[in-house]
Amino acid sequence: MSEASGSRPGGRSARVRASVHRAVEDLVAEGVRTEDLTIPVIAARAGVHATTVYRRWGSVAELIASVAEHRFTGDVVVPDTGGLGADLERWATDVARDLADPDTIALMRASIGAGETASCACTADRRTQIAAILERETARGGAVPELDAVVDGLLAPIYYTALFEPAGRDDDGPAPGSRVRALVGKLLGKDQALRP
Amino acid sequence: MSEASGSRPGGRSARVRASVHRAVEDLVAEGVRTEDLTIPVIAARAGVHATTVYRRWGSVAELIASVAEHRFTGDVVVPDTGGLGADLERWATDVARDLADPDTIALMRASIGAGETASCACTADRRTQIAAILERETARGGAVPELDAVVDGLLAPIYYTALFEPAGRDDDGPAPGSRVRALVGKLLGKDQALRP
DNA sequence: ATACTAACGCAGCGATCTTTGCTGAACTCG
DNA sequence: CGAGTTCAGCAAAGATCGCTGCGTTAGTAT
Repeated sequence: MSEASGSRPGGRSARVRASVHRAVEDLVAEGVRTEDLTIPVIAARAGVHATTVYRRWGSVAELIASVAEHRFTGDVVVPDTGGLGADLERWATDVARDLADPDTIALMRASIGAGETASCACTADRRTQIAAILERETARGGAVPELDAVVDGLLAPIYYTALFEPAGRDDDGPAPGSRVRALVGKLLGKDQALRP
Repeated sequence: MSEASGSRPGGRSARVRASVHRAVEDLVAEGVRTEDLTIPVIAARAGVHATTVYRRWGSVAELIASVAEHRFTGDVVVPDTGGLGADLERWATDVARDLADPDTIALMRASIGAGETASCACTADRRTQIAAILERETARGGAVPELDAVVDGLLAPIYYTALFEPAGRDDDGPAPGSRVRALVGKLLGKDQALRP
């Protein structure tokens, strides 16, 4: 977690930023309503003066955007299994596992509510990861689908389910990963993994 | 727009509710930040006393949930063209057109930020609409995909794009509906509608 | 090692939000 | 047509939030 964006990277500034970020994550995870997530509350939890938060971030929305940017980047390592299908499956499984955490979903909810910038921060890294996977397969000499097609067929369902179906899918419990496998199969145009 | 959920359907109560709901929609559409969307502001816009809003809804989150529930139900009419593919295409096009409105997206963003209940209100009706389309095709004697498959292949991409890609897709401008057609084609496993 | 600068803590002010008890009007039922 | 209930308007008080100077501390550079 590189906390090194500022004129004074090392020392107190970084400590304060980390503390405030963690406070936001914790409060959101505890189910604090967005309207109750106020700067004095965050500052108190972080052990930092509210003035500092006002000066550095200005508003709760910007602060949440900052937290989302740091939280949703660099968590998932792009795998390299040697095949496109397996790469996508493993990657999507990691993403789905990440989004299965209620705390993560709560933060994403808050980010989406905070505005466009914070929303995009939740998925910006995903696109680049997919692009990397596709590029690798291209380097292997294989044919790859469009980037947008992967987003539609794989990323969108995972995010949609996490956001709008809190109960989850029934077929996701008994056989973990079966849904991801089916999505990848459908995406790549093969029916190999489609038999129920 | 049936504003008839309450102990006193007709009269002042309904008028106040409609007024407050419209005020919320307008303010959200005008780009008012969530943190500035406060109850006194809403009440002032609605021409209603703040006390009334406090007593009836309690918090902004509950109010937004209420608005979302009324806004995202009954807008799209389930079509009946005689074929499953055409039905899905037309229905999805309507949904996409609805979500292309920035005001609608702003309200959905606020709803997602308001919590789980409000979020689900954004898509609850969509599932039943898909189910109706599938049931109709079944009555015709045709084979239909799983409900969840339609959600994954059609609904999820539309919602994902609306939320996380505010700029929109490039291929959505020149040929409106082409993306929906491609999604439906992929979903039904036929390449008939895939030629650009 | 010392001077410099950026960032944090502190205290208090003004504005806004939220709540509460009461009064009056409007809708429904007998 | 009249009685009862529900609901909105009103005003005031308490609490909280967001913001602005100023002093102090902690990194950074010479």
